[in-house]
Amino acid sequence: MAAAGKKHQSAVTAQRLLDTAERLFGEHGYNGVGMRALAHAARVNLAATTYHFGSKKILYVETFLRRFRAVNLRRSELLAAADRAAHGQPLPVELIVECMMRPSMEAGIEHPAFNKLVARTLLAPPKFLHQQLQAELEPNLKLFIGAFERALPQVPTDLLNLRLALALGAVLMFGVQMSALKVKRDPRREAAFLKELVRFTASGLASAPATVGAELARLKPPAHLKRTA
Amino acid sequence: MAAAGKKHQSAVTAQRLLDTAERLFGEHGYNGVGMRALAHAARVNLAATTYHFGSKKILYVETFLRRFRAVNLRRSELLAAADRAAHGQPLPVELIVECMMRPSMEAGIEHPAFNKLVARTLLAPPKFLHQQLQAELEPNLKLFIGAFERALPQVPTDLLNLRLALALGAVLMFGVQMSALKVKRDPRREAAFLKELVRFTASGLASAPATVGAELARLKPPAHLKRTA
DNA sequence: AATAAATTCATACGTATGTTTTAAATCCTG
DNA sequence: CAGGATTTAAAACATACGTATGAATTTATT
Repeated sequence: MAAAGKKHQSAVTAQRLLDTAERLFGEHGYNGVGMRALAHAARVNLAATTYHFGSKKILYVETFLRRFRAVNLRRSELLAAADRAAHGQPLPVELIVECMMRPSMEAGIEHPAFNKLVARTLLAPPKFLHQQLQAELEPNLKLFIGAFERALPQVPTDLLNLRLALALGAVLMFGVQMSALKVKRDPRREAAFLKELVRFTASGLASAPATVGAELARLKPPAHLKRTA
Repeated sequence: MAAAGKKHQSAVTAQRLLDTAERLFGEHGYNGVGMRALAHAARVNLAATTYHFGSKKILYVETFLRRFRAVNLRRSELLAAADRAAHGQPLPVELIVECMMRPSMEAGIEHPAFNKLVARTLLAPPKFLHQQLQAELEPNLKLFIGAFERALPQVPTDLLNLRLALALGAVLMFGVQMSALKVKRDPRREAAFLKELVRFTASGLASAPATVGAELARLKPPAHLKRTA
């Protein structure tokens, strides 16, 4: 772990496969990419794919989770840090939202293809991913729902769930947009975009409920993450 | 148009194919559905698919456009009607948003599988659809952008474009959510959901800009609809 | 340098794909 | 009823798919 410069050849191959898979799966979807095309794009022998990952499905899962895990971890870290600094006070909504969004944006800057893969995967998750997706998302979702509930006591939980789903849709679209502009990195602009994304989402989340009673039945956030789905 | 009961056999076959394609393409994506599976699910002979549509791509295009055209038409009709009633005054933002959202919601109620197909298609459009998608969306988009510009003169056009993309993401997610709850139709609840979707989106669109200068460069709305893409 | 383990390679298997074809049925319209 | 349009069945087409195999080669360890 010490010297990151030297790597076994096998690690290079596996990483090339992951990077290529991230890009191609993001662009064409799981079924839109064949193992031959993938191996060729990664400049790797076809058999190396099964040697390193065993199957196409596993390669997809590992490609997705590799960064998704890190992003979610960073989310919870940011939220925890903000919580610590607040000394028990409810956090401002925009701050919570920023804890949600910033890791996505950062990941998108560092790895332009990743957000497209996320959008595809969350909007229409392959069935072989359901379980691990659920396991990955649930704890984080709970953290943020809790934070929002404390920050927005006037918004009923059911409505909050709906709004969080809408917010998720906005972030996904934002990620797709980001990966579409292959513009050279410009920290000023990136910060501006993040700010606007946060503003938009926080406004929606914090707006006064439009409906009075319990006309809104339970609508859990991302449908594909429900246990019964 | 008078007696809807009687139909030519050929029309029945083609419609069964379209309905089945809508459901299966929405669930598994273009590459996730084979013609044999599709024909079988539609209880139609395999050769009938090429007889009626010529190719899988054409079937996808026609499946998608069949309702998407109608939805967009309804959007522009609602907006035009609202404009007519406003006597030259800028429309309230929530009203414009409702003109955008209502047709999607109505379509989702009548045809539960459709919105999933829309979400998939708009978030990651197959390349053979780019052209017709662009042609279908551009005029409508212009109408609504114009309406929003009049209603929100304090929001710069670039920012408005970004926010519209985020709003689109929210609607897509909303549509996916809707098709996930296969709950029996309840007009009261449906109206409540629509109201909340409108409230969320309008709040985001109308919020005060978070950035001061021209740090936001041009960011055209849906990336896949740009001419250069 | 020798041995063992890890990795790469070309090739092949069985199956599935979208599409086409042929021929015989069945339907609808004029 | 005649005749064209539509549907069916079955088979074949070339191509692509995910995966497996076993030998060749590289890498690591002694």
